[in-house]
Amino acid sequence: MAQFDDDFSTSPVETNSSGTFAMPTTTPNSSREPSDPPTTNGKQSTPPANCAANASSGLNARSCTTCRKRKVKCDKRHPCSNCNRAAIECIFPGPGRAPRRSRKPPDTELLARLRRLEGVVQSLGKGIDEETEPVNEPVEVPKVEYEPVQPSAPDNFKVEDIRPPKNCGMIGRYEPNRADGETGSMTKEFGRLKVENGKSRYVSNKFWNSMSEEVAEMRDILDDDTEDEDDYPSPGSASSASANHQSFIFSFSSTILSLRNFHPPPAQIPTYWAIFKTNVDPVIKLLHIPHHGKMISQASLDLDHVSKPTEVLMFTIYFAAVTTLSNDDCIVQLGLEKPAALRKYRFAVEQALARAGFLNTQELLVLQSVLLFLTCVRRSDDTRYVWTLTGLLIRLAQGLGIHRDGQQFGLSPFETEMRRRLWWQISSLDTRASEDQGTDPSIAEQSFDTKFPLNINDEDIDPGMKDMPTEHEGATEMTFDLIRYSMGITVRRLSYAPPGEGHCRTMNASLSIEDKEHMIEDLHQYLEKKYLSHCDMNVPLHWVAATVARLILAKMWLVVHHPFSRSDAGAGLPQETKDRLFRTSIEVIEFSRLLETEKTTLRWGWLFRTYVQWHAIAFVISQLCTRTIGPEVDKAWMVIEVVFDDWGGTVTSNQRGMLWKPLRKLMVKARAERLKALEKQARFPLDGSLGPTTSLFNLTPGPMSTGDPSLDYSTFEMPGLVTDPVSASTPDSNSLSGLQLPFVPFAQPPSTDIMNATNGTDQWNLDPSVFSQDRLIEENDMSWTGWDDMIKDYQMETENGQSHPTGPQQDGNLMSWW
DNA sequence: CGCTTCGGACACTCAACGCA
DNA sequence: GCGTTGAGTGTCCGAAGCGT
Repeated sequence: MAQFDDDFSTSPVETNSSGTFAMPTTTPNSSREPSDPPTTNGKQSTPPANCAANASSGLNARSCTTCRKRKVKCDKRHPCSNCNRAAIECIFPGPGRAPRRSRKPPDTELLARLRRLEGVVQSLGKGIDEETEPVNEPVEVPKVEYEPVQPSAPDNFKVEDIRPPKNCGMIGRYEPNRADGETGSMTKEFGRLKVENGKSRYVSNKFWNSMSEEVAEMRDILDDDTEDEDDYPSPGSASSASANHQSFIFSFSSTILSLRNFHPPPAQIPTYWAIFKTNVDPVIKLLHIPHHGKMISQASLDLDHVSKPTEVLMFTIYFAAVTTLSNDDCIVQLGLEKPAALRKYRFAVEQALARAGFLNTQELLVLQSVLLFLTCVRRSDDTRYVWTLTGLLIRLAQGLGIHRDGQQFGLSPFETEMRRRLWWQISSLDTRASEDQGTDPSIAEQSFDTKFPLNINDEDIDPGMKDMPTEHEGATEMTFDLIRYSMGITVRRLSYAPPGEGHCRTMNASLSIEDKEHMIEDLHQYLEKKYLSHCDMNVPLHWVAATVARLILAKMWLVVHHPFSRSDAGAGLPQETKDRLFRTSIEVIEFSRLLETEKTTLRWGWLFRTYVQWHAIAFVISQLCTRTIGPEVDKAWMVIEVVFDDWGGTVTSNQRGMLWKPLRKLMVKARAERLKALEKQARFPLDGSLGPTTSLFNLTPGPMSTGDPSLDYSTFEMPGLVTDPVSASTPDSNSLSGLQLPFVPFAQPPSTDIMNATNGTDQWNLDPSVFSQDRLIEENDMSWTGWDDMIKDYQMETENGQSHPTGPQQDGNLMSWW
């Protein structure tokens, strides 16, 4: 019994407390409390917060862990009298009993096969260790030659290699329609992939290639899957003993606890599914809606007998659906307060994952659920949780061979496609989670060969198909994600410099700005030709795809020219480039906000809201320390004030807030300069008059002049922002056209309400000469004033705060991509 | 004397098994 | 499918030992 003491969770349970200690009355065993363990059996299910409490008496159903360990009577209050007296923490275990260990005797056949394996393993080691004890049944195996694995970068690697091949856009090796001739050379690189009943297992070629013929016996043994897994669960089987020890990750002991009561009423499940289809699936295209919809529908008919992988998926869908709703919508549509619903379903997802033995899982469905779960958790949990579990997810995916293209293993088109979707979503999550933590992505480009998912709609493919469906020309349900994936590759190539010496590092470091611009332009041409030119801007998802593409291209351009990316911190940039950076940054911020707030795309705002445009914000504010007057500046101030009000309120309390603090200091400085300039303009207007803003100089002393970053400036009214017509504008469809950037212009959102507010005037497409009106504080180049200070502040924050391995650096890790 | 440790009795649960 | 069996699990009595 004692061996299970550590199995219990440390989740305290709130009940009424008693400060008095009473010695346990000496009662014969026969008269033990009748309420003594009405030991919760595995079918009982209650919410986690009070799951172990006896609802009627207010007492816990079980003894606290200390009393249990000491084998003394526990009064089951919280804290119990024994713990209270000893002044130690009183911890009650979760509900339910520890899972029983099987009474079934070890299988003789399994033992026999184990013995065979042992024999093979020992004989393999014979050549290495001459002193090895002789094996009972020696197997003659020649010494196996192992060769060290060489880095895969080719010797003739050149800058040109990173550019997309002219004939297939930029994707190159990931292009799905690769010539068959290449597959032959790939065969040698393949490991072995076994896929059956939704499960798969992958073994690297490094393992197989190292085997001699004699070791084929081991291969046969491993291949022999005739064993009944119900009797002897393989890794990943939910009943595996190890599965009982997976709940430690999620701090809960009773994985045998039924989660039945955590499901919403069956009649409400279609609502959750509908929300998921509308709000999540279009932007995270991972599932096959007809196939998985049927799965959910059937499962909801009998919630008592849902398979564990399906159970994980269902709770993930509930969680994802709630994540995308506002609190009001959550109450109206689901009848639940959003925070409570998030807590409930997150707990259920985590428990379901533990129950499904996700650490050993071979189920694609479980991995798909984990991906969706982490993507949604990222919206509300900014700790390292997502980053850490993403690493785990990558390992699990590699275990299933998701990083190898299913087509090469002869998998069905449907299976292949689902695996591709999963891998690229994992890759995307890896990039984003890494950026959150300021680390490099875990997935290296050389480590996988999974092709892009096909540019198709769900209706084009089904599980029974024998031949791969034909890709569509133009926009499909996959287009948004394909654009993200395409850009992700270029982003990595632009910004990622692996540690150590090697081709990749040398290559990245040697890229000139022109090379990078060339890469971005190539990407633009590829996206334009393949997707964007086919997009219908009246379709919200198409508009989002085009806008996001435009946004990322603009951000790439920003990063290439950004002070972070330059050894001189931007001092050597020509004024024209700085002007373009300034305007592009403002536009990036504006369109990011528009994606979150535009009513036709609001349903996907939950995803867009996880991207704060730090680099653009930082750059604009740093510029506002020196650009103090002019319509461009007025507009910038309006944009920045809104961003500070909105994003600032959501990030200050979390890790990304580390960057927010120095930004606030920079903001104070910029505001002070702005104030000085406005006062100066009021006294000496450029045109000799008092100027239009003079009457609005309702500048009040106080917060603005104190320099205290903790004060709230939200109520401060910027004079120039009230009367200047520019300030009332919204992002315009052709705003960058005057900047001669090689990108497609932003398009208006499907709902033109916002754009109509500008009366169609192109207020943002200013004449370049307008910049001459933007008065700089200093005529000489001081435009990076504040930038160095901000970087120092940030570094101090990261040193004083939580570990932030890389921080803002020249490889652009600070940048938030898509 | 107060307190802790721990062997072991007892109650409860449920997987395995036999039987109809 | 159902009843029985018995091993696994949880609780806590009470003897033994230790410290003050």
